[in-house]
Amino acid sequence: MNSPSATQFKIDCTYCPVRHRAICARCEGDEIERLNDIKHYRSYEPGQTIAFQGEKSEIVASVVSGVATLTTSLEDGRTQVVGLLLPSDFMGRPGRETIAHDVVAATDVTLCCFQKHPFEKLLEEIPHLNQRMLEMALDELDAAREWMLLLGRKSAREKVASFLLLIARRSGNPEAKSLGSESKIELPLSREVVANYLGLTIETVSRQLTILRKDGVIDLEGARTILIPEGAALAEAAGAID
Amino acid sequence: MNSPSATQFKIDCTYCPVRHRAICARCEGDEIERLNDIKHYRSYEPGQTIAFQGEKSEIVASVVSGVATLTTSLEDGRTQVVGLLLPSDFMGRPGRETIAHDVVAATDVTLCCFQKHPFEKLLEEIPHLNQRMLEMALDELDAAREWMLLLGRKSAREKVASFLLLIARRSGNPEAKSLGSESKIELPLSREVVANYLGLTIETVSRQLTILRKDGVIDLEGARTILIPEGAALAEAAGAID
DNA sequence: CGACCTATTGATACGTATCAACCCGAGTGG
DNA sequence: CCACTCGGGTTGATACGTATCAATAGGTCG
Repeated sequence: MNSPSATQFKIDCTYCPVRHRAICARCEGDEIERLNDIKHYRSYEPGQTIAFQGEKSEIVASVVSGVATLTTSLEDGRTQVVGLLLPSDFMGRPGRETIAHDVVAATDVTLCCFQKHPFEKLLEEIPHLNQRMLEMALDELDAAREWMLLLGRKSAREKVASFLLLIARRSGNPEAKSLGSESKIELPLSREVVANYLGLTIETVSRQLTILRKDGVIDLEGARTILIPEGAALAEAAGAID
Repeated sequence: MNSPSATQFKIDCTYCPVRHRAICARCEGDEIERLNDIKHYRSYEPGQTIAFQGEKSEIVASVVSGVATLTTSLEDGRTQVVGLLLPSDFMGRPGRETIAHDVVAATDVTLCCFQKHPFEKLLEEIPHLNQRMLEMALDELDAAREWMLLLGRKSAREKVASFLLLIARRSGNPEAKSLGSESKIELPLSREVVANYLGLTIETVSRQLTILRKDGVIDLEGARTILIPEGAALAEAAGAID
């Protein structure tokens, strides 16, 4: 059950950083106890594959910390990142046999795992859990569709700017507008992963970052740290709408 | 409650063509009765907007017949179709205030509608309904992510071929492989809508269809009717994988 | 028959991919 | 301690695919 470099441990839900945003958000008292009883933590290193597409899935999990990607590929190697898993995001499909996409850790990742079958049982028994599950699935669906607009219709510049906005919004204090004044973000992904998320090549991502810098929209501090002096300017470059 | 060219009526669920594939698929006896009590049918003409993005949503619905699109746009008019609604598909978001995307009838469309609040109540009370709702949401999520691969990584030729395969799979007898031998499909969408679904222009869609015809992969019978002599050839042109 | 809308076909422009060289920082081993 | 290597990132020159602009064709309705 233990893969080489994955470790297992467990902490009290009370201190969990995603307690009120994850799948368990609506659970209280006894409900959270029952989840607590069947959970276990597990950590992964950058680059490690957490789950393989097509494999039988035995667990579902919440991301506690770190970033992972959902990835699909064509036979010739072309690859598309179809989703990011950030802290509080849920991974796995109750009611499904197999895993739909490769899940790969982009940074150090800690998951709060549940065996699938006990979890499915709780899903049936705890309405709060079921409601939250549906809500999160619909949120993911919205996110996927917003990304379809980006992939199908936005220019490279807009794509890169949109991506930076997404990271800024979700990595700063959750729900801080970040639009106001200066903010600094740390990219959790390599250029390659960013390119695969945006439907671009590494080179194009790199070039667009340079152009955004020359235009004064962002500032670069090494390859992974980005300063946003004026959120509004970035939003404009992203093609606006949200 | 009645918009100019929408009509209302109601039939028995027993004769419903989507009875065993729609949101109600798992409901039996009393459960289907309770759904039946709160449903009403409603029809729309091609081009009619069924719901507007941002509007407050008062109803949710199953598509009984016809095809509708889910659409988003950027301010400058660039448009992306982010989903197709085919018979048995569900539209609307329990638990959400507003509508996420424009819904537009592509053909004559008949919906089986439910007032949102009574439906949400049934969702809480009928586990079969809740399960099916989650299952369908996850199916849609899979479909959206498969489309992200198409939008981000496939060539125009592959996009068009993939689209034809999608229509062939869902319009023939549902779940017929269609890969075997010759089949004939009727496109329910104009070139413009197809283009907006594939992240292409009308012209490119048209050209790729012509090329596929010249390559003998398909045959055209007017603008909307397409013959597929060999499903395998089309699947190959689509970039394979499923 | 003419008007109109949708679709096709053609010529050209432009944006991004591709191929290639180079840069930089981090390990690694002599 | 420094040269070497290696992976990730940037920059440059060019190719290619799709968008754009424009003209033409076909089908439908009054």
